[in-house]
This record gives sequence, C-alpha cells and structure tokens, in this order.
Amino acid sequence: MTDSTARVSPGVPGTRPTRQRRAVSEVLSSFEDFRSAQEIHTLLGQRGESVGLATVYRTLQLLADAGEVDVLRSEEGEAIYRRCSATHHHHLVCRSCGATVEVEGPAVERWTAGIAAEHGFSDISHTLEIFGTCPACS
Amino acid sequence: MTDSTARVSPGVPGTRPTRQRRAVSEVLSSFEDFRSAQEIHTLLGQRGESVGLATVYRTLQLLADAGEVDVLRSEEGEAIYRRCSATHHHHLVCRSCGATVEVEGPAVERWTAGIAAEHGFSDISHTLEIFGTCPACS
DNA sequence: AGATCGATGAGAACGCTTGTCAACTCGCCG
DNA sequence: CGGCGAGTTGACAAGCGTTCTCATCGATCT
Repeated sequence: MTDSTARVSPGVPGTRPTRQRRAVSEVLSSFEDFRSAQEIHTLLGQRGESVGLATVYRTLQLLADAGEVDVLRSEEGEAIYRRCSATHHHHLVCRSCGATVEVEGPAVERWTAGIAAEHGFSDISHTLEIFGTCPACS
Repeated sequence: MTDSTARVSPGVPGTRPTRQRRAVSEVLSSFEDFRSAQEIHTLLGQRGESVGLATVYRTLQLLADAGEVDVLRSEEGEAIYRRCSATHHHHLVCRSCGATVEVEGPAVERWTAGIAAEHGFSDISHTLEIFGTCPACS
C-alpha cells in the first residue's frame, strides 16, 4: 500500500517532483525522530542541497497534508516533523534529549473510539503524546 | 493539599499578591478549559481589570511553575493555560462547531504510565485529544 | 521550441512570546 | 507613621518561528 519512497508528488494533483522536494524528503527519511523545519533547512544547506526556508516549510506542509509526515509541537511551540510509518502509533518523547520511542496501544485506540461513539461523535481521530525524561537523561 | 483559591503567591518566596495577579488567577478560575494568554489578556480588559500583556504572560508562567496551571500547546503553537483542576481529563472536540466534552480515562492514564515506565522514562506527562464530528453537526 | 502554470527564493510581514527599563507598589522596619 | 528596598508593572522593542508576496525560474505539454 505504501512504498515509502518516491511518492512525494504523485499524491496531490497539480504537484511537481522538484529537486527541492526530493531533497527535503530525503533528509526527512534519514532521521528516525522529530526535526524542526529550521533544523531541516540547516541540514540541507550543510549537505550542499540548498533549499529556501519558505520552500522547506511549504514542502513539509505538503507532506503533512498528504499524510506522509507527522507534525507535532515541541513544548516550546516549534513545529517538528517526522516521516510517519504506515502504522498508526504514538510517541514517547524525552523532554531533554528529544529521543523518541514509538508506542502502540490498541487499548487506547479502542478506548477513544468507544468514548467518541458514546457521545455520538463520528469521523474520529486523536492525538496522544507522552512526554518524560528518558533513562539516559535522568 | 490543594485549597484551590488564594494561594497564588505564598508558594514562591519573593512573591506578592497584587491586583493583577489576583485578576489573572480569577479569570483563569472562571474557565474549565484552556485559554491562550492573549485571550485572557483581552478578557481582563473587557472586565475592566486592565493588565499588561507582559504581566499576563509573567503571571501565567509563575502559576505554571508553581504547578497551579497546566500549560499546553494548541495545534497552532499557541500556549494555552488552564487552572489545574483536581481531576485530570481529556477533551473530545467537535471539528465543526468546537463543542467540547470532557472525558476521563483511568485506563489511559494507567496505560501511559505503564508504557513510560516500561521504557524507563520518568517525570511523565501526556496530552490526548480526540477530534470528531458531533451528532448535531453530522 | 514556445507557452503555461506551478514552484522557488529573498525578504517583508505577522503573531506570539520574552526582554528591557523606568516608574510604581507593597510590605516592612525604624 | 513615614521612608526604604525589593518585587512588580506596563509600554515598547526585540526575538523567533512561520507565513505571505512577488518576481523569476523551471517543468510539463503541445
């Protein structure tokens, strides 16, 4: 269903696969955890693949809309992005070093669905993030 | 342990109970859900209790540090505050009309604590919001 | 190759938040 | 009871992340 790479543009209609978009997508793929737009922008510069900051933002939004990346807000309010894997999951994030652990919780999924149904809500989605201090940082 | 009102300043050493702080604290108490600093600032103005924006921010930080309010980030990255009620709960929000239902989930609390512990994380907090379309809107 | 239209980049603009600093208040001591 | 000092305030500027603007560029189609 999802063949991870090379489907950056095909999703949205009037969208083109440009050098910049590929570059952003690649950098994104090279990380497991969340990165801010600015961080990605800097990294691209260091890699020689200079891409305008505005373009980085635009591309990330595009990818987010297409459901290819997860967007989160750090506790400082910065938007952070990460390529999302096919499976729906949540994150356990270290406040101090940013280390991220993916966690799954069928129980939680069922619980949210149940609660929503109980109140007559439909078309449900939810966000769940767990923050803490990882063993290495405490 | 927590006697809700009137302990805005006694917590922190060199801290005084001023008109402004009381005003912010009161406005905060008059809501059950999260409000942004700017919103609180505007509300104070309407109430006739004008308080400088910077002071609102400072007071909210103070209260947050003292553990009297919860701070969260809206999806737009705005910091939102809520008086830390005794009961921890989550929200079921209608995407269309904004209606909010407070929900509690002991199971979820236990689950997050468990997951975190399992990975050696400490000092845990979490955010969980459920979005959907309410009966009236669908 | 030429035309068309989305994409890009540089910089300005914007909104939220924090810092600065002089004026002010509150609580306290003499 | 008056004055002192430390905490507090408010207006404004600065900082930062993000979005917008617009002229230019480049990809796709004919």
